[in-house]
Amino acid sequence: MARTTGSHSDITGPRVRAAALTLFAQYGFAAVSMRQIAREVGVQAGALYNYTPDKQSLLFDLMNAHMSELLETRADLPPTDTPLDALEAFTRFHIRFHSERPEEVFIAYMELRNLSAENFEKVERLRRTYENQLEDILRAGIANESFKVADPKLTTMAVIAMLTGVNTWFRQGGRLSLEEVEQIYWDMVRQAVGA
Amino acid sequence: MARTTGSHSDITGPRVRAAALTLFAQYGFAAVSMRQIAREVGVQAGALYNYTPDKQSLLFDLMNAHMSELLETRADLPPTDTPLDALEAFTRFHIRFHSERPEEVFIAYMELRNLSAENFEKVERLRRTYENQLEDILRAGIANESFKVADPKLTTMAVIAMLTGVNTWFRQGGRLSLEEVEQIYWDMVRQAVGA
DNA sequence: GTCTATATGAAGATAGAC
DNA sequence: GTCTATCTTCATATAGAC
Repeated sequence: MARTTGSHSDITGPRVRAAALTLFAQYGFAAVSMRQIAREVGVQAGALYNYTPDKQSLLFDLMNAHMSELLETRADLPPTDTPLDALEAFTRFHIRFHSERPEEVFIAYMELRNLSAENFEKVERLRRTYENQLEDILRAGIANESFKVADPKLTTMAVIAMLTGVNTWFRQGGRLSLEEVEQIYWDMVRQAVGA
Repeated sequence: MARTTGSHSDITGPRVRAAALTLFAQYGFAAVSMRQIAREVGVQAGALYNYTPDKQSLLFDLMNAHMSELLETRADLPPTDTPLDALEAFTRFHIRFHSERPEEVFIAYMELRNLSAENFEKVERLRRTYENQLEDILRAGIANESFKVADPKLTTMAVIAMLTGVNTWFRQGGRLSLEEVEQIYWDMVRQAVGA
């Protein structure tokens, strides 16, 4: 994979981000050096600075892209008729989207403290936007009396923690298919909100 | 806080661990240097090596002590009569124990990948022991038909993720007391297992 | 038990040649 | 756009004096 010299900006940029993604997820941002990323890409460390002003921006770009894609992908889902349908769609979407991107999800959660203050703010804003979408669904279901929820903010956090937790143990080709996991979690969420 | 010289092994050892705990929780194991820990304790970096053979052992000791205390504290709880009582006791214990130790909990989850292979195995064994206690409760409730649970292993992971998630947002003196949070989570867990 | 000093290596980032 | 070389700082860990 090592290259000698030449012009590869179209391809090298994405490869730098891909290498950083995998290495950050495996060893953690602080434990990964620019030299390690460069080795994975097949360039010298200095060359990385053609694609990122510094290591911090590399981390932020990964997290920002992930959160933005989360919001965009969800915005493209078909609309639903009832709060119950909306909650089911949210549950299944969350599990599916996150299970397809284990490295991004891991980094987005584990490396928050390694963001600069201003980058942290930006990522947090996106995360809160996503959480508010679930909270709105819960409030709609409370309003039309299809859910029995004592505190929608708290239930929002509980449901998201529960669903994101799937990533810590789910493996493709394991005992249960993703379809089965989705169904069982949806049953639990539905019962938890008293629907 | 800086000291010149003298004999302080009784007090310095715990202070080294306390400093490491706080710093690891705040900045992450890989981002914290032995010099930083020493500065916090008020000694020179070399002196730390009277209390730990290396940085890795410092991390392992913190995580191992935390997991051991989790199991010991739970073992001291009074016995329960029914699976429903046992599940309620587990839920309330988990929230309470973890909310009292936010730094230890954060490290125990975030720094697993920075453990050596053999230290990781030891910590993982303790964690699985704890998870199995919840799984046993769920199986007992399924057996006597007080719970409706499709898959006890999966529900174990879901409940633990949900409960541990409290630590990401709960703050003493916030909108809800810990008592209220406990009660609302217990309602959700009870409903989620169909009891 | 703690200090100072140091061995040894690696980190992030930049400069200038090609 | 990538290379080699380097600046500057910092890391873990150890040695030996007190």
